[in-house]
Amino acid sequence: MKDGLLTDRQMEVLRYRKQGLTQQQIADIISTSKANVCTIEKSAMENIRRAKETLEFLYTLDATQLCTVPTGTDLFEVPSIIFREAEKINVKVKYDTISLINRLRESRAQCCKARQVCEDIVVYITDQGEIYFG
Amino acid sequence: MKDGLLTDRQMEVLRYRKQGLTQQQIADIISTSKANVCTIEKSAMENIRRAKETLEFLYTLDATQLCTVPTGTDLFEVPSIIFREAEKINVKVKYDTISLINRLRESRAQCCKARQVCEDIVVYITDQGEIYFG
DNA sequence: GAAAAGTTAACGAAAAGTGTTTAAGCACGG
DNA sequence: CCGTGCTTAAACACTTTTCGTTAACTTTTC
Repeated sequence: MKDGLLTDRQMEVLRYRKQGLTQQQIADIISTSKANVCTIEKSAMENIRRAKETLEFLYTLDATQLCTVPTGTDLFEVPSIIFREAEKINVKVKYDTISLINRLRESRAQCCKARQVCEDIVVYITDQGEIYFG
Repeated sequence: MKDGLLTDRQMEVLRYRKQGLTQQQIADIISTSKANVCTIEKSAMENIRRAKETLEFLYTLDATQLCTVPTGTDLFEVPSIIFREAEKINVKVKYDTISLINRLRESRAQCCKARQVCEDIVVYITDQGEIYFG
């Protein structure tokens, strides 16, 4: 009822990891196998990923859908698409071309193969010009 | 393997809620009781709380909590608060006044209405003077 | 190229989370 | 006082997560 997503075990492993210990060393400390430490660490990372995704969803809740960038679009064309659409609804995008591409790659790495968008990407925008990728 | 924390049901309810529907109206739409809509919405909020807490933990992993900037603080006073607190623990903040305000606005747009902080903001700092807003 | 570090797959038992119902409760405006 | 909107609690069936094992596999490091 109180805690976050991570279990005690998961936090424990992450803390030891941050200190630079190997999985084997941690396994010895908490008396289990290194394979187990690996899976605990992995599921911790998965939980963190899900936490991030959850908050992203929250943002899209008070953002409106701007447009969809279709599969196959050249990565470098994405910003101008976004700028054009934002102009239509009279919102000034908060980012420049480079920042937009970086943001896209950070939040949707799976969608960016080389210079191509390899999955349809829904773009959201807030009144303040904040951009999210759905 | 893909999704965030929220279930389809929870997202559905949150979306309808954002549109301004009452729990009863939503209950009719998705064919269940209003009590159920209430619990679904509640657990959605709980999941969001947990997602936030999880990311806070992540920051605290290599940062320590510095202070809390209370709701209503003037935006332009935030940097001096942070500098003062950082001095207490003998850490030099990596950013100047302007950069700090910009960083705050970038990472916590929802918290900055005009010149006021409209939500308590927890500030974290690393040994290297890196600043995070929780 | 060998040792150490890390990953993966398959499986099981225990724990936690989810959607639902029913039935009761609070607050508030008309 | 009634209706509306919302919350709560207990109980249930059901699904997902978690932690653990063993044993093989890949990557990194010296």
